[in-house]
Amino acid sequence: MENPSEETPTPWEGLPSWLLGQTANHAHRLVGDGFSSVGARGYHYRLLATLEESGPASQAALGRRSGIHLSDMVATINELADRGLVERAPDPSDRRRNIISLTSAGKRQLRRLEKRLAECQDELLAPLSPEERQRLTELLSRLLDHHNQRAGTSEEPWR
Amino acid sequence: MENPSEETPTPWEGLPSWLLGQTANHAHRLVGDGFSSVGARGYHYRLLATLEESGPASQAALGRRSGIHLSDMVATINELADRGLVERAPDPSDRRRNIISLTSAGKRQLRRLEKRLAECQDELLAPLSPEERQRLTELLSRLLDHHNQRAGTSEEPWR
DNA sequence: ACGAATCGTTGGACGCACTAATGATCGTGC
DNA sequence: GCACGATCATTAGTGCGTCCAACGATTCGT
Repeated sequence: MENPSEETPTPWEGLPSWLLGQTANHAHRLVGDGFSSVGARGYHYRLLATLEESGPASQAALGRRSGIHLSDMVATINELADRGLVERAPDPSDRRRNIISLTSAGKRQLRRLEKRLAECQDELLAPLSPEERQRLTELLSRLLDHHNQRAGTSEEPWR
Repeated sequence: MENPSEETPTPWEGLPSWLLGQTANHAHRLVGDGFSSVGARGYHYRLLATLEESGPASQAALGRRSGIHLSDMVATINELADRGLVERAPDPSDRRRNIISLTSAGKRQLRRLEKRLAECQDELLAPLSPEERQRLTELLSRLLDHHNQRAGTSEEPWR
C-alpha cells in the first residue's frame, strides 16, 4: 500500500482478515527483501530447502514436497540452474524425468538464505515478548490447521 | 498452494512469517470468494466503503484515503462505473479532476459486501474462542502498528 | 507568465498461486 | 504386445494486489 497516511480510520481496518493481510504483507516484504539481498526469492529458498532435505528428485516430486506448482517449477529451476545452484540432469531410468540436485554453491546459498530468514523472523516479531510470540504462533497454527483440513477433506472424494 | 499433502514437514513450516502468509492466504481466498460471489473484488469494497464514509471526491483523494494506488483507481472506478455503482463526473471547479460519487445501487452493493465480509471473518476465526480472537487481533494490531510506524518515519524527511 | 505540482491515464512490472493444453514417455490391463 | 490412461516437463495465460515510470492536461504559487 502506498499511502499509510490516514487521518480517519477506515471501516475495514480492524477486521481480522485485514490485520492478517497487512501483517503478512509486511512479513512478506521483510522476507522478500532479505532474500533479494542475496539475489533470491521465496521459491528459490523453498526449492533449495526441499532439495536438501529430500535429496535429488524429479521436478514433479519436488513440486509436491515443496508445494510449488509444477508450472512454476520450470522457471524456478531455470533461475537456480542459471546461477549454478542446482543441476538438471535427465533421469536414465525414466526419460520423462529430470533429476534435480543441489550443488555445493546451492548449499552455501541455502545457508545464507536461512540466516536471512531467521533475522527476518526476529525483525517481524520485534515488538512481541517471547511468550507473546509463542501465543501468536500457536493461534496462527490452529487457524491454519483448521483451514488446511477443510481444503483437504472436500477434495478427497476421488475414488 | 496446490498440494497440501505433506508427509515430511518442511523446514519453513513453523516460521511465523510462513504461518502469517498462509493464514493470510486463506483469509484472502475466503474474502475474495465472498466478494466475487456478488461480482466484486477487494478494491471494489475498499473504494465503495471509502466513498460512503468520506463522500464524493476526486480519484486522487479517494486513492489517498483508501490506500489504493492512483494507477489502480482508474481500473477500479471503470469497473464500478460500468456496473452503475459509482458515478464519474468532471469537477467544474478544477478541470483536472473527476468527482466520483456513490449511486444508490452502489450503496446496496456495499451493504452486500459488508455482509459477506462479516460472514468471512467468522469463518476465518471459526476455530478460535472469543477470547482467543481478541488476543489474536490484539497481537496482530501491535505488530502492524510497529511496522507501519517504521514505514512512516523513514519517509518523513520531507521539509 | 513560468515553472512546479497535481490529476487522470496508460502500460508495464513483480511475486505468488493456479488453469489449460501439448508432446513425450511410462505402466498396466487385457 | 499394445492400446489407454497416467505421469512428466514445458509453455502460455489468468488473477489479485501492489507498485513504478511516463504522459498530457490542467492548476497553483510566486
